[in-house]
Amino acid sequence: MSPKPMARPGGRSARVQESVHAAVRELEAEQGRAALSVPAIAARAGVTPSTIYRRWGDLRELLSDVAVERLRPEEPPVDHGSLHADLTTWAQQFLEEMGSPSGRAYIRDALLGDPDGSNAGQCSVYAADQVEAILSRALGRAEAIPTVEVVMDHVVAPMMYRILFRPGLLGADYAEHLVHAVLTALDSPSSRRGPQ
Amino acid sequence: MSPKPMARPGGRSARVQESVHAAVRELEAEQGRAALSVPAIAARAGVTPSTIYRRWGDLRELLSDVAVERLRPEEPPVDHGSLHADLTTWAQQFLEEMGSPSGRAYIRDALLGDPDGSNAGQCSVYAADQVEAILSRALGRAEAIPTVEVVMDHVVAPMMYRILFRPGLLGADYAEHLVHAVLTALDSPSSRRGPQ
DNA sequence: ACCTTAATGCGACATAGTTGCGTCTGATCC
DNA sequence: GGATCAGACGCAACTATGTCGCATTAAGGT
Repeated sequence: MSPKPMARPGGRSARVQESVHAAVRELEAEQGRAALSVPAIAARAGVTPSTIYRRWGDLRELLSDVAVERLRPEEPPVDHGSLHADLTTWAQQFLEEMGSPSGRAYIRDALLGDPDGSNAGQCSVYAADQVEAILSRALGRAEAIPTVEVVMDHVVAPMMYRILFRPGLLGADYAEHLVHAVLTALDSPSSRRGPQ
Repeated sequence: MSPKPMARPGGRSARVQESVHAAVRELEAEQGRAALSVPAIAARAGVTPSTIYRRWGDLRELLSDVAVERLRPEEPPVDHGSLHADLTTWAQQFLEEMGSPSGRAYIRDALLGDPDGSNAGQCSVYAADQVEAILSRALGRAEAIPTVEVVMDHVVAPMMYRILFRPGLLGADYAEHLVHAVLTALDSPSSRRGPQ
């Protein structure tokens, strides 16, 4: 549900949606976040404000849609030949992208205009899919792997927590530290109990 | 900074602040969240809207203030005689309060209307203080303890991540599972490296 | 090609947010 | 205790944003 469900997926509706999304991106790039208002976006997109209000309901929900679209990873995680290297690289990149000022803004937008939580859930699914890809590749190499849930709990969640609640504590080696701890703990019994 | 910095802490300013906060709480309790608008709050508080706009700037920042005030724990964590019991009980209570619909709403409010991140940071400080109290008490009993950062990373952060991004995955035993994993891992070498 | 239905545009209206200015109150200094 | 100063508040006019009914247009199915 990154775009709103479109009962009429083709033609004008699709053009309007793309035009509005483009207007949001352009306006933000040119005049910054403060200039983002529904009337301004509508004018830029060549659309009446009421169209936006009807389709998205709210500036926040529109921004949430655009944010989720931007947070979608374009490529599968890079293969570095080992689980440790793959996870570390991916986590570092994740932390860098999400922890940047614009990344934080997108995450906040995604959380913000999201009455039912589906957009935020989509972000989590994106991360879980990437992790899943890394893990299954490692499994193909006959490496010992943790569950997806363990990685979400002990790598993704701590990074996101600091991004949202403690932005001052984002060190460059934090991602590496978390990944190392999770993989080292693979030998201890408690981490093999699986999720939940 | 739970209330805005008040250049004039006494008398009328304090009365206005308390009156506005009370109006927010009452209106939300009586008519629900949708009824919360600045004019409505101002009318209920016996204040003109412009006062609220000048002091808080925005409905979101006002709600963020009220939310942080509500998220502050009233009492120190209960003493159950052991680190495991103390942490488990506290985490379960934390998850229950924060994961409830109203708790999620407060967290979202606190994150939302928070330009500089200080309100969200305050929430994290509240949790860290509670954990700190539990740990230092356990230290007094000569128990082996993890660092505050380890608990924040592997207990608090995963719970908060699910609350915000995956509200469907909140099981009753999730808090217990996380606490158990952290305390069991105390014997493994990787968890004694400390934070960062 | 026609028909049905949903999406859009338009404009009037309601609500929310902004600003300048005068008044009042709390704090500080004598 | 009284005078002075600065900041907070109320008021009111104004602007911007959000809502709604109705006519029009276009997409999908027959």
